[in-house]
Amino acid sequence: MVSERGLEVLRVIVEDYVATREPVGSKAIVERHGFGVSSATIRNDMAALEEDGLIAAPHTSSGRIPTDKGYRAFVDQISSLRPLTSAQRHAIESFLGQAVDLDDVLARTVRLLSQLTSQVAVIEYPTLGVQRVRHVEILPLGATRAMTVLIADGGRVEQRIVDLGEPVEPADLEEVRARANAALGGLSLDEALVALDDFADEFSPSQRPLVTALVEQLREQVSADRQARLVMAGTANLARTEPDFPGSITPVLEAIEEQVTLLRLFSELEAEQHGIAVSIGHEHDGFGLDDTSVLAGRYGTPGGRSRLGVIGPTRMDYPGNIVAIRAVARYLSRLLGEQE
Amino acid sequence: MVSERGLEVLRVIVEDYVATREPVGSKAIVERHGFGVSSATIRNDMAALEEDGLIAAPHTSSGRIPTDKGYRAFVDQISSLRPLTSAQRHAIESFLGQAVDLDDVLARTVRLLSQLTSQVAVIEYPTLGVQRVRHVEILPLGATRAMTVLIADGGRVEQRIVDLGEPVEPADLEEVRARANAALGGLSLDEALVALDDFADEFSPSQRPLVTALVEQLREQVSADRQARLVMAGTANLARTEPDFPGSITPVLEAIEEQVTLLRLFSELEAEQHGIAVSIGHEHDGFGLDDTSVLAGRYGTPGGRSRLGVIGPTRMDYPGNIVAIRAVARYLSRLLGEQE
DNA sequence: GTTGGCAGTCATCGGGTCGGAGTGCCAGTC
DNA sequence: GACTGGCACTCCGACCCGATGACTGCCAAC
Repeated sequence: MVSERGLEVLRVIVEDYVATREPVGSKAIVERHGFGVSSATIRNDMAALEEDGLIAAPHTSSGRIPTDKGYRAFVDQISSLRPLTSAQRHAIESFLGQAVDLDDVLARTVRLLSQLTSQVAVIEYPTLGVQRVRHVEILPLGATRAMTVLIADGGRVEQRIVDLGEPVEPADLEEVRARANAALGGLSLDEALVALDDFADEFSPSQRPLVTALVEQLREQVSADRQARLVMAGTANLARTEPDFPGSITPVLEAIEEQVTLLRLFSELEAEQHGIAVSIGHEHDGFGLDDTSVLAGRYGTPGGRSRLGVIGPTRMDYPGNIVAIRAVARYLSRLLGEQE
Repeated sequence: MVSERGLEVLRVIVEDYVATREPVGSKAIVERHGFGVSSATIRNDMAALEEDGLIAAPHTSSGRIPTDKGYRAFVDQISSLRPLTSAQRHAIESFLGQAVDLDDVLARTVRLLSQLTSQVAVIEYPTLGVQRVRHVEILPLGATRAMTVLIADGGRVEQRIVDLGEPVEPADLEEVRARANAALGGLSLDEALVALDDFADEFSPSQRPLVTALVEQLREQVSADRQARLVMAGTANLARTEPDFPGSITPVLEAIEEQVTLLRLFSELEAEQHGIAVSIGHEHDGFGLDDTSVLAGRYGTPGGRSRLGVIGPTRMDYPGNIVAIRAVARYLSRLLGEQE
């Protein structure tokens, strides 16, 4: 049974350990945070915390470090969050203000987030969502291939290369392009999907194979809502925290580069209090990321909501990172035209 | 003065050291590669090599390792290159064959290259070059901002967000869009730049500020040929070769993430024999990448030629990586529609 | 030019010692 | 019942030491 003070002790153990990477002893606790009791009393509390699996000793008679469960209790305990410093706010505004396009906005944002948190930052590309078709472009690419470009209202652009199998006349492509714009322009993506069903019927039989191939491509583009790409930054921060990883950071770096893993992990996270999802160490088992924690929030665009977050060693500054993610998500949402 | 055999000795020192990361001793050389002479003779050759600064001893009486200058001599010495194995060729074809769009092609290619070389791979985005304007799109984005999209013949798409300062009528945007397409469509990028000069004149005075802002944006897009973005992959490979970096890999990772540095470095490289540029350690001073080597080749698109390459510790498999870069560049060029 | 031999150098490794930090427990106090 | 002071015990990490072995550099001889 952990007492009221016991939770306070857990809090300072987490804070001190995060700050110093040194196991925290009972004596150090009373020295740095006068609890008004002696170290022996703290030791009793620590015994209770260890009993409950919230802290552990790396070896007999060393200080204690938090377990995953301990971090979890700590995170669930957070009540008030310290707001960002004005310097940090200023950094966000000046950093993101100069962006020239969507790619650039995201690239800058992800770098900013990695700097604010000193972790690896990750952002999901915005989804097309309920947007409308603005324009369809079809370009020949060599003799037998073409590229289809779909521009949606919110500024997202989807491109695809399609192999047509046999040489085609540019004039035919041009015709498909014109008719596709007429047929799809202004429709929502959902409506466009339906409209594509009948699209091929209007063409002469000789044009059918070409049109069918292109329609197939467009259909994919329209529905590829969840093509979900990631941008990330700050892998150097991982190297800096290398001692926090028992073996090597190589498998962690690999898992991060293997975006599929991260996308799956992201999609499993459920937002907690403060609007930020937190997954600590073994809580996300089976991803090969047992020594890492993942924090994820959401940002909004006119087309829907996507995720952004950070990943780093379980020994991280949870309150600080939660604040940073929330702040960046808010600015990003505003920048992309959605009042969060 | 380094003898004929001395260069052979240098070669095996480089090869063995690259393979094992162990300093190479005279005895090991005669054991593994029967030179037909005794170890004492090899020692004399090694003394000459050290005299010339091609090899060095980490400490008195250990084996020798190549210096930057030694690697340079080794690379300049390479005459024949072993072709890729059929398994590797197969990997390239099957890996790149499934790409759906330009982004995807480059993402796959860069991952492939990092796997083939076990280094960090980098690819410059294709430049627009001498292509023609295919389509201009202008989308409102919130009340006071808009996005301009420029689609060029080769499939490259440039997007920009422009802040218009004050609310604008969608109808005005629409008019600019229509006239811009009429005025620029089909022009080469160079011609488009000229055409933009007079573009604003046709509009009514009340529309001028809006048009001017948009034209400014389009002008940038048209001439932003060298906006040069990078994709990269394989940073996990850096972590794996960590022992090759005296301090930590952190500064190296930082320099790589700081794409500006890499772009500058890339642009300074001159192709050598085999069509691949090689820069070894201190040869590129002042970039904070003294312990790394950079290999770079070029690939071609209809719009021009861009770079791709790898970066890793100076202790790398130069011949193997040169071959891999050449092969990948060739496939990539073919895939993008340019017979290399 | 090449060789065998030999002294000298230096990193590495295992083992042994020592100090210190920190715990667990217990008897005593409020 | 909660808290405290004290004390024995454990174990990590730093340090030192000597033995080992891999190399080199040099020299005299072929």
